[in-house]
Amino acid sequence: VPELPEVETVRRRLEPHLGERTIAAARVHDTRLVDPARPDDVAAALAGATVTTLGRRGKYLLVHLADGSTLVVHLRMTGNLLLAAPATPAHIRAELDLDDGATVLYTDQRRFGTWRLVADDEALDQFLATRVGLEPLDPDFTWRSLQTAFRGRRAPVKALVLDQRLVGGVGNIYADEALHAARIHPLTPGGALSPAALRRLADALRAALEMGIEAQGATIRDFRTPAGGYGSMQERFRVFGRDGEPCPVCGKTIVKLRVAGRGTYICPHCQRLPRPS
DNA sequence: CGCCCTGTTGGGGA
DNA sequence: ATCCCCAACAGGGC
Repeated sequence: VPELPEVETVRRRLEPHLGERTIAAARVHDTRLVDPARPDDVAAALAGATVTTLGRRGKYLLVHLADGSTLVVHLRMTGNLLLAAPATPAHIRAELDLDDGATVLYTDQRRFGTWRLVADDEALDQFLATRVGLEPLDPDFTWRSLQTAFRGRRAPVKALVLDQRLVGGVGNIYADEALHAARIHPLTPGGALSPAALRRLADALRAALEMGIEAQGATIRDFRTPAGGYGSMQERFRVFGRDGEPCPVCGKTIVKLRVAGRGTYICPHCQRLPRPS
């Protein structure tokens, strides 16, 4: 459930239920979720705490508490936060009982997700400053801020876009989609991008993420509807997962590469690697 | 049935 | 600065 649009969707879904509520009891079933050395601390600290608002930075979900502390949640690859319903989901790793009788479930098949409690705003800022860079949806996210972030870097632009310390919230899918829309080959050294290319990339990243939020973060997990058809998101991906299919822009066959250790889909016609100079 | 590969992420070590 | 591997599990191909 990761990438910025998915986290933002979880935030918006939960805010009406969790915002302004008091947590009556918290249960952490999987100690790996929190600091393994002190697994009971987070549950104890959450019990009786009142939530003010839910925020987000990059892929981190921020559960702000009335005492000034914040529960920093990262869903990694398969984490999710759900309201308890008659149908009990699998892989429940933690539960929050709210004062209105509702229960919020944290599920995570692969158990990569993390809950971390930070004491105050200063600790939160410090935590985020070393992990999350530019917010692609902020008004001040422009080609110039990308240029500053990428200056002098020789790593492939896709690796830079995926580096959360440079740009927060972009994952493998939206990186491929944005690079295709911007007509940039993922192996292009980040520092070699022209101002025009950087502008296309900044616009494409923002557009791809906004589209994902609009689609309510439906990702490959939700591709198949119960009827076996395709979900809305699959039709919106233009290159991701589509090797062997024609590029929707030019018709040439989409190919799969490996960049930054990840499966990478490109149109070899629309996305050319500039001649090294 | 088993084995191997892949994967929506981030952190640590080389 | 960059690259590789790993965490734990499910699903697909063979």
